[in-house]
Amino acid sequence: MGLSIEKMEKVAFILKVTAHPTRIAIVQLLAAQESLSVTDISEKLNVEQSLLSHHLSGMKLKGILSSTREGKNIYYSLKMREVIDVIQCLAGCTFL
Amino acid sequence: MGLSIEKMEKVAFILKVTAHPTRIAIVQLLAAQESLSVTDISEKLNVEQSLLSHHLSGMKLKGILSSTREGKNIYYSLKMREVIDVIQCLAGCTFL
DNA sequence: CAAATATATGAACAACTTATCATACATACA
DNA sequence: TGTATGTATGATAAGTTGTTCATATATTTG
Repeated sequence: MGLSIEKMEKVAFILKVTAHPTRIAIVQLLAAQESLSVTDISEKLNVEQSLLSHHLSGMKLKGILSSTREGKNIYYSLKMREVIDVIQCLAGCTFL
Repeated sequence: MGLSIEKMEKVAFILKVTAHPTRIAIVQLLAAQESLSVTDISEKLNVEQSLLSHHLSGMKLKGILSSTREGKNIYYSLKMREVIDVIQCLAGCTFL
């Protein structure tokens, strides 16, 4: 059974949005942690604040993540949990 | 269990290489058909020859597809079959 | 060999992505 | 209120991608 054009576009969208080592790492972290602040993520991934912020807000804009402020910190969490499946799916691949 | 940086880069690579409606459609076709000529694919997907050729050779270069000539035709087939899994995985997602 | 068919290739270009830097905004706290 | 901390934003530069067009190459057939 094949996908409709519309579905293929959505699949492409999700793949594209996720297709970056840093973003994959972010998804991985948030798959395990429910929610993390920008600083948390920045430290764990060793990614510069500004660059990370760009990634995070991009992912939020595209519906992958959500965020809530708590005092000085902003906590991000996974909104579109399906992306975990994609990554786990690939993570299990033997050829990697 | 998380992925190593190396693995995340490989996952990103596969996602990136696949993240395009036309390329997803190509994978879908070749998941069902074992091998198809450029003209076959071009007709089924309604994509211009030259553009399709660019996609196909790119995918071949990156190890997703392989090709063999038979007379005038060149038949492409899926080399890295794991990408099917990724797409099926997403195809099954309810939110699409 | 010439013409037709199937496919590839390269140049050119717009659009998008990633990364960096400087700076702005928001909140907490002395 | 001022300063420190956490985060976002905007400009910019460099690189990549998707597309089109024109042309080249390979194969078959007359």
